[in-house]
Amino acid sequence: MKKSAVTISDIARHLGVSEATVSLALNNSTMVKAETRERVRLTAKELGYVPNLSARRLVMKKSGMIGVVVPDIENVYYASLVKELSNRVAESGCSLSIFISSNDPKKEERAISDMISSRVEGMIYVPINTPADLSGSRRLLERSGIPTVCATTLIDGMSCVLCDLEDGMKRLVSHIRLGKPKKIVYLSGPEGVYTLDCRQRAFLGAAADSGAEVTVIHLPAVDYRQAFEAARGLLGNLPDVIVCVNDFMALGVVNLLTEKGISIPRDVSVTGFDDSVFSIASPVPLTTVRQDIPAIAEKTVELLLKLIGSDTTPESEILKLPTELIIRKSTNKNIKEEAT
Amino acid sequence: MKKSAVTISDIARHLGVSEATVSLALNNSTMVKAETRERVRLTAKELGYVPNLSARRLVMKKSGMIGVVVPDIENVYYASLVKELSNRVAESGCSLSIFISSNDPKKEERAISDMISSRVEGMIYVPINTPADLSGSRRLLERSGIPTVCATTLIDGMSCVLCDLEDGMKRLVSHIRLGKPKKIVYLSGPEGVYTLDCRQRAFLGAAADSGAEVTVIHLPAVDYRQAFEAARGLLGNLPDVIVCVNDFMALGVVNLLTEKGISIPRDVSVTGFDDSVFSIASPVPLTTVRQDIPAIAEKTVELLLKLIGSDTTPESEILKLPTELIIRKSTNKNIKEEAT
DNA sequence: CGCTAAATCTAAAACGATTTAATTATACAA
DNA sequence: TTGTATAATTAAATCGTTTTAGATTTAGCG
Repeated sequence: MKKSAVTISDIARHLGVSEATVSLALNNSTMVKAETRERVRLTAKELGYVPNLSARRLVMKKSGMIGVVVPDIENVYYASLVKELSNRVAESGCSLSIFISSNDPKKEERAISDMISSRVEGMIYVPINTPADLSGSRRLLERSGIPTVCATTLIDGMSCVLCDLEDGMKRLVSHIRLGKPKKIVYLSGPEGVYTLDCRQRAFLGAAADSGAEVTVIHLPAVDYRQAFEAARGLLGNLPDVIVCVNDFMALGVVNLLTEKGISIPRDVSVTGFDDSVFSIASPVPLTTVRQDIPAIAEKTVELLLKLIGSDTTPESEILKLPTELIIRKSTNKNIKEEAT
Repeated sequence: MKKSAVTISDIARHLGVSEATVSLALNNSTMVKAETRERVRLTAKELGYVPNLSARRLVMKKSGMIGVVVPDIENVYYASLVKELSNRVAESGCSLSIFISSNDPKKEERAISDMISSRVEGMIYVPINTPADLSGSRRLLERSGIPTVCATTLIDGMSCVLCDLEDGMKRLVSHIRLGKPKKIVYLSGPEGVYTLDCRQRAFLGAAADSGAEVTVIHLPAVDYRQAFEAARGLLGNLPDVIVCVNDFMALGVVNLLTEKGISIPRDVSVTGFDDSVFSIASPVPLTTVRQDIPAIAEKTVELLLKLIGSDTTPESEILKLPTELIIRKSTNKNIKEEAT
């Protein structure tokens, strides 16, 4: 913006035509003679004209943008989601405006405000991954009147796209039950996060009548280090299965146990969740539950586009996508063959 | 943008004052009476006013935005960089506009065009990670006249911030040489990518007079699977050291070798590069070279802000940040103690 | 050549904010 | 009361586009 860029009227003056003609020409309107169109395009290129999006958006009253807030871009799960969203949104002819809330409610609200100020045509809301009061964000989203879909989490009163985590967890539990475990440790993050609470509920439900002794451990964060250290605490009194709430944590567990000479799955089974890179990049590939991130992205954008398209505000819609149990080598030494 | 949002003149009408007053009030100007200011703020909140950034940017001729293009958000290295940049930029009072080129030169150019059209005040250019013709992108960047700094890679004629990869590789090699290796395999990605070529040159230079037999392997991509399979190919004729061009590849190598019962570092040393999550989340923690990503981000933003601030176009500046050799357990069984 | 229809082109308004210069209101001193 | 200085407000221009209705040119044809 320093050297005041070339504008449409620069081109007009240069060519001795009106601004309207230039604008029309650049938008390839048949209202202007093909030859003029070409001349305009040429001098536009010559002068290095680049349209000013702010001006265009202002007058057109539409931004061609879709916004997304994600809690943490270093988390491979969200990174993949953003990548897929970016592709899907691009296909629809819009551009994606990405915001990172860093798991901070204040930043999340700020991001939402920015999206609204930018007059995005739709918002994709991926809530914070950490216990927090989200009511501020919700109020902003609702008041804005901008079509919104919440992805990866369920928030009532809002259109949501997510995987059926309960079902995934159930499948996982019925798989590990084949090994007739006497003792199961469930390794999770903090309480009060929907996606975690959800898995835990499903886990407890599915494990209830298994006769196994179940211990739930909550760690302050769902990361490698935490899980690694927690696994150390388990050494004295090893369970048959350690169910981890995501792959990254499971990897921490696997690495600690391996280091201590404990064999997986012979001595203990370990499971992950998400089917992220970590589940294959583990020394013993992880049994896990796949969340189909490309599908989440696709459905999210599809739904959002539908909301944007309809002028009446339709009922909010919940889409629970199927998950898939991925059996690898970290579970059930004795029944591995029949399960595969 | 559907139900035509509340504007400044709505507030003005509602209050019986002029638009100027409202604008001034909202910007907390002392030109308007404190009491009026309060009244304006109140009804603004009441009506749910959200400023229209397009309009503001248009008239102010500044966007308060800094743009960044990165090749691949799923790559933890770039993800961390983006996160850090996002924080630094936020501190400076600007907002960061993130674009993903997906390692596609066309998309990269598209992203750059979008940034220019959005009239970002500065651009952070992280070039594609894959052999490609970048001249289109460069031309766009240069013609734009917008202050730009290239991060993580060196492009001549452009201000750049990156780590001193050569120096890092030299340190790594001199560490490895303590083990007196007879045979070293260097595992890299495709040729024609600056950051890779750079490491390789440095590696070859530093290894030249070591008396070791050096084999360079180029894989089509710098990822886990590729490295995993490549390691399989090495089984018959194991080297003393396998130097990998990044941690993710090193992890692939470690996992394959471990699976095959080969002990690291007893039978073979493996090194990574970057000091990413993978270097600790490896069953045998990786000796690697740390790139200080927060520092890259900080310096990049600092330099960019300086460029934006100065009205004369200053000489382009190259900043090579120091790297650090991180010695973990994957190298040099025999000299580990003295090295640590 | 004159007339109409079709093809091109342009004037002007609009979008929603900021900002400056000018105007009006208020306060205070003489 | 008047005048003046200061405080508070506002009118109007501006940013760079798009778009519509109207103006102008061109073409076709008898």
